[in-house]
Amino acid sequence: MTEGPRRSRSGAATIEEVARAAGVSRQTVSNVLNAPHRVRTETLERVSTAIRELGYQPDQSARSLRSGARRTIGYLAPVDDPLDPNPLMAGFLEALVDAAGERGQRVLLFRPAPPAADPVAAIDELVAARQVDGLVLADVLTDDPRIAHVARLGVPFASFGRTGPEEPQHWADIANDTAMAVVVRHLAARGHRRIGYLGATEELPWMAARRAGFLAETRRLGLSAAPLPDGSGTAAVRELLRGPDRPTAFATGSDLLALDVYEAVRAEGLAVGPAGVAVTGFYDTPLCRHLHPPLTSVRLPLRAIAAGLMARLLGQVHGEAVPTTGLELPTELVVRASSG
Amino acid sequence: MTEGPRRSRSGAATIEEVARAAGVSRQTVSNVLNAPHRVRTETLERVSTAIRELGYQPDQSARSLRSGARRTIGYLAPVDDPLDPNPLMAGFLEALVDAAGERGQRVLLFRPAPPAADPVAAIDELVAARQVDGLVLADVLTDDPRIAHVARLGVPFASFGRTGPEEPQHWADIANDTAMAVVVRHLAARGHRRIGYLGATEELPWMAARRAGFLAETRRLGLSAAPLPDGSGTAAVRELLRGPDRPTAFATGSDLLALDVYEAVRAEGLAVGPAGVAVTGFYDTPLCRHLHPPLTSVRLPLRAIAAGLMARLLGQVHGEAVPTTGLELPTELVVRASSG
DNA sequence: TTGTAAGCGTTATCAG
DNA sequence: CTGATAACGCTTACAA
Repeated sequence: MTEGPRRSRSGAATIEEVARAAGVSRQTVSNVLNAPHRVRTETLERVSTAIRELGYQPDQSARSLRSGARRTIGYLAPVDDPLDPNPLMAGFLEALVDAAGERGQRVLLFRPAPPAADPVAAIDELVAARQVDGLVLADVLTDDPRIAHVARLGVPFASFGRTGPEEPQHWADIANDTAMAVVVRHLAARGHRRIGYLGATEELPWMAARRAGFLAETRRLGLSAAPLPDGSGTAAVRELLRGPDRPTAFATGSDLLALDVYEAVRAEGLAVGPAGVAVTGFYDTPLCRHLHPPLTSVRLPLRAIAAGLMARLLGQVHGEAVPTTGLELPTELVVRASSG
Repeated sequence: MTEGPRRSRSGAATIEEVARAAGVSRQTVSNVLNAPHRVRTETLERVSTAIRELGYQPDQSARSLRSGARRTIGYLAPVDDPLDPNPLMAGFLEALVDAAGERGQRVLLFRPAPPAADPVAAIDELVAARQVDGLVLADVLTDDPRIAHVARLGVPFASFGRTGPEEPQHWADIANDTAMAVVVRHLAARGHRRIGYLGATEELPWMAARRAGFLAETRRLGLSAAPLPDGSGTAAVRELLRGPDRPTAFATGSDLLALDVYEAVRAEGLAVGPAGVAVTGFYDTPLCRHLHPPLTSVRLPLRAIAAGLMARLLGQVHGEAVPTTGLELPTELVVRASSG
């Protein structure tokens, strides 16, 4: 006689107990759950009742061991820079958890263990312990080592942010350049002819794409563009506002950067708004509504992105044919008093 | 002959293969991993080498099934109100994942499925499927139904935020009242004698405690307090600033509320800062550094909270004696130009 | 100290 | 459509 595992607590019902209660065999219960069409209606009802009454749910570990499916996907949390916090992290995670839940998957959160903070090692651990069916990666950079690694490992994955041309195109992303082009058109329609731009750093692909979109669209419309160099802050904006041919509008790569512009505009004795200097942000964080005037911003389709990622990821998991191109989704411009 | 489960991919090594490679039995390999002291040094080394060479890691599902330990804790994500987003959610999660990782646990994220959005049902599902060893709850309210439920279920849990006096005291929290008392003393030391207060809503226990701390400390110091009613915004602050006996400082319950005060102060033609109207926030979000002047704020000890929660949670999981009182942790006042 | 045997709860196969 | 049997990979008692 061996000693069973430490019963966690309240002896949860097993499939055996349900079978006994319903007067059928274990396998019939299993069939009711996994292949209901192979069970007679009458039996199905009887078993279902027993399941409900006993509050039975299959033990996920046993199920995973036997079937190979973990019903869990891993999300590698970006080791984020406190100086450049990703403002959508929380909102995206929620959307991801919901999208996963809709498809019967749970989300296992993991991070590289400090101090090494090696994402590749963290991935290896999770995969070796067979804890997940696949991975979702975010904040993907060009030539991201994480992508190269999971691709080589053959682990199903999907990324928020584009992968390199050599890698599998299992990604979803917003159209950063188009998003900014829409901003420019919005400002142009309000009569602005010279527009400033404040980004963060070209090293982040999404920031680079926004700047490129800004430049391309201003050129296309024959507007005058005044992009500030990477890492510029309030001081640079003020200088631009003091100079000749002052911009009447500013587009920015994030809501926090827009706040810098607000401060600069006021410091120069000007007003933020269509009558003074129009300003736009990015991400549509809660900050936008607390500003005076409220900030026009770009809202991301986080739920659609999460759904797209899950579809691509589970396609791989189930061995279906997966698209060979990424999924690019449009953003939504939320116009508020800062620009319109 | 039955058909094995769908081999996920790259045939990961099993304990059997390691045993063969090292010339020992399965159980010895298991002992090396779970009870190294019972293995001869020489054998231990030989087995360890084989483990390393084969890149072996135990299958977590098999391990869980047999031992009963899931090595995973569930985090119930608050169904947060987009109008009052919890600004620490992202930072807390990171701290929690790190604290869990240090103790060999992973974090499974889950949310009540829309549209019912019933947290109790979500908990039941996770527990019934035996996917976690315990739960971490956050944003706990007085008489929170989630707490009552997990306590009745007997599931190990720990909460960020205090539980009611009738419930197990498995919580960690900051000292909200003391935090605000420190703010008041800071302002008093800078010479302020009449101080305004802007909170969000008394219905959130942490907000109520902050307000109470503000009121108690101003009274204790013999200062004049001007607390605004729940839900007040910029308009109410402006009115206060226009009235007789204008406050020279404002304490607030969050950084976003502090932003409302900034706007009001400026709208009245005054300046934010020690010379004009001093302002303080709460949470020390990235926003603080982007404001002009930078915002004095209260920083939360998120890592200590996460560590405390994990300690209490795993204590229960392992059947150890657990403290009968909650864990209250101090905050840190980060003084910036908005007040000093 | 090491090996033998059993079984965790589930699902897949296959015979009735 | 249902039921017996085996196996997933691992850990735990117990015997050698």
